[in-house]
Amino acid sequence: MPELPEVESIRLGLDPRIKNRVIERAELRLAKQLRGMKPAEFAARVAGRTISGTGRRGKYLMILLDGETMVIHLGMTGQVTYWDHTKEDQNEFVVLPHTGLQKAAGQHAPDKHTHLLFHLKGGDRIQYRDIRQFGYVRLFAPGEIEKFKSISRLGLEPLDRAFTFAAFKKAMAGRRGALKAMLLSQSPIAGLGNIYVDEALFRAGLHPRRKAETLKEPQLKALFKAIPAVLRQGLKFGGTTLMDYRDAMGGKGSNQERLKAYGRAGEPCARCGRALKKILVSQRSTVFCPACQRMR
DNA sequence: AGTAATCCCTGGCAGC
DNA sequence: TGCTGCCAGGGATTAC
Repeated sequence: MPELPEVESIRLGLDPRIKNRVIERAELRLAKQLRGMKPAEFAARVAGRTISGTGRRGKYLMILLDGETMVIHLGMTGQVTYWDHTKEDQNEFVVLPHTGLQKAAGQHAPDKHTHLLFHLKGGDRIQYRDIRQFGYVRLFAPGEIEKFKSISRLGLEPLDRAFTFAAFKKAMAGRRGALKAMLLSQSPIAGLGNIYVDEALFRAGLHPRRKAETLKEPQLKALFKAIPAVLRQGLKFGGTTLMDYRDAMGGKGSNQERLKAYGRAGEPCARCGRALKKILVSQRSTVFCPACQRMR
């Protein structure tokens, strides 16, 4: 699932390729993936616009269209890729062990899951693909995006310069309840999902059900350090590709090989060797080390 | 303020 | 081989 490192990896790949390019036409194939606007209005407002840049807030990807802002949320299986008309659709296949089915990586033609295409001047395209259709696209006129609650409610950007210990402590002040639920809420901190929450809590040595209000200075500090650390590592290795995540060029990330907790239930803890345990917290499967991450 | 349940959706995969 | 049913889960929403 695309979390902050995956969305940022997409943005970094996309930005130099689409900056200053002109959108000739938007092709919406699945209307429900567009929110807050009729398809005809969207098409009219996007056509002919120049892309001035890209942005990101938490897990939200933004494409800036000289004035208007297009917001893309990738949900669980959203992919935004750049399709280069001078390149062949290369299908570098990976065979799945059980079924023998092949999963493509790399640039490929639109298929039944490609729900939105931006045809750029010159023949290239930006392709939005979303298997489970939990993602969506919105378009905001200047000044309108501030009214979009999903974004205005977001907490601190954990990779920003402004993410200092003082700011973190302030954001955490008065928070109650399970740490995992709190970190998934996007509210004190934006951009963490199930993978990086488990990784950050493992790194900080904190139990996912540990109550936020019981954290003392050392635990707060550990969490403050762990969050950017796991996100930076994810970013460095191009994101975590468990199944569907692809970067802007359709490639896979490699951070999945470096995860210490997520998806590793039953495996030995990298720190103490005891078996990692899987529990349910906030309706989310959660993996942690019962020895290293105690409730206290 | 918090928790908890429900819904959206497709595909992988185990079991029969 | 094909069917059934469970699982994955971000976030909106609703109820408590």
